[in-house]
Amino acid sequence: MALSLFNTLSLKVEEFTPSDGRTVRMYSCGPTVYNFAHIGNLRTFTFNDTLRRWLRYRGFVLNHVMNITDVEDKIIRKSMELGIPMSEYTLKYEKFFLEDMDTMRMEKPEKIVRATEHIHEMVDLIEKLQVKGYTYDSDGSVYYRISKFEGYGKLSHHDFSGIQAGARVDNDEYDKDDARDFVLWKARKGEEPAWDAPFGAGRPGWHIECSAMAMKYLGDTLDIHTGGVDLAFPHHENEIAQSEGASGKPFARFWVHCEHLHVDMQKMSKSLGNIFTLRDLVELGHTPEALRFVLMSVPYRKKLNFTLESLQGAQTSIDRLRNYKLRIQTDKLAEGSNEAVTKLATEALAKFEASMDDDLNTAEALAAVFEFIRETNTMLDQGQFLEGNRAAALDLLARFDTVFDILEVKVAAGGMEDSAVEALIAERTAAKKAKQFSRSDEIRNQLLEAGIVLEDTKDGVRWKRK
RNA sequence: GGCGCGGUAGCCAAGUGGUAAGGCAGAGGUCUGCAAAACCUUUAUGCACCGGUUCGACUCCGGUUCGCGCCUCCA
Repeated sequence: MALSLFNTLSLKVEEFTPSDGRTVRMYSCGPTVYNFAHIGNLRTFTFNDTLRRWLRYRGFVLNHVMNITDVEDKIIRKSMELGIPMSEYTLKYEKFFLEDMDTMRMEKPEKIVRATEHIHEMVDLIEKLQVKGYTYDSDGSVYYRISKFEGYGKLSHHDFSGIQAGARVDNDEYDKDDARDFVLWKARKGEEPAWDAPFGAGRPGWHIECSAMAMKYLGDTLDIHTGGVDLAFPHHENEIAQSEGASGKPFARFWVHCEHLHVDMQKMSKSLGNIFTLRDLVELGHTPEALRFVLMSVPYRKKLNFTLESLQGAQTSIDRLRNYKLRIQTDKLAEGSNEAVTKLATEALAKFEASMDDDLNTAEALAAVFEFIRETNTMLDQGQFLEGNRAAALDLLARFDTVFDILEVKVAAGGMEDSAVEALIAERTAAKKAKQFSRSDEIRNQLLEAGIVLEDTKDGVRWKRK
């Protein structure tokens, strides 16, 4: 089966190919930079990363754009409270976010774009909508009249036909003609940051930024638009209304939404005190890879129930994968090649790829790899895994890792050099041979403190970094 | 209230109209001077509950129940 994705528009798993057959034009709703990202945010961005990597695995070229929302109510309030420029506040959290992406081994989208650097494009888009009659003004703000847009609700599958147009609703300080109408341009209030526009000084509404930037960099029709499930309505619905209202063309062919993460069966919330950031988990002694593994091991359309126990388990799983790779690389093997192993590798790879193609079923893909590992470990024990089989096993692991990216250990700065490690191991081996076990244990402990773990195997000593 | 999703072993979870993947934990074992390492084996007569359809259902249909999501800002 070819690569397929669940499309929120059709509520079906559909086969995916970019419209030009080669380059995937993809847009992802990025973070609002007013705080550290929590693991729920990171799940969605990890999903983007998985999708990116699989699309590339399948030979497509990526043109992926992600926005940074750096102007928004909370940001304005906080930066004004602190008495600092808005950009000083947002740049700080943008930096933290990009660091977290890096730590989580997420690939950077081809373009990361800031809302505040595209005000012009947003104003242009609003003017286009004005000309086409999709807007109305109210007290210096500009609103989108959804009753003008046929098909409003087609993404979130809500029926808005019962909504009474013209029933004037007061919402906050803004006057809207219809409860569902949303603001395109907010009139300036007090001292808050504002930009000049033909319709008066103010700032853009949240929804217009994504439409403007996505269309600027990717054209009128995107191949894929992603985001968290909660964004489907109203954010993405509004993006459709804006973009399709202006261009008259479909805005995105595929809408792909990542489900939420829960902690211990509950929604993350301040009152429950169960909001974790990457930094929180690292402080508790967990690794970023373990979080990456947990986030990736549950298919993106399923709610993910996060527990610290599963995070611990993820680390053990990663260690097992790494140990296996080390074993394949270092075990002494007899000459020849066993057909049975070749067959297992071929089957495992086929199952891995078919699972990923099937709407990114990462759980099943992972199972294929673990199954192969268990079977071939047994064959290694029995001497049936031969020299000529190394390449196929390593190839499977390499392919797996182009998507999962957890096998490589990042050596901490200031760590012990390989040569120093080797020298100590040689000394320990000599001590062992002389039955000076206290000395050999001493060296083992010394290395352990430096983050080096030794394993005595029948083929000699094997070591790895923790 | 409207629309929608889900309840599979201690935990995280995949899956199919034909008799339950995988990972972690637990138990047993192999190797080892020892081992905190590594590896192997094992672990649900049953897939929320009650009916129905069927030769056969965890898988389809109906009902019940529990949990969750969107409908307002939210990944």
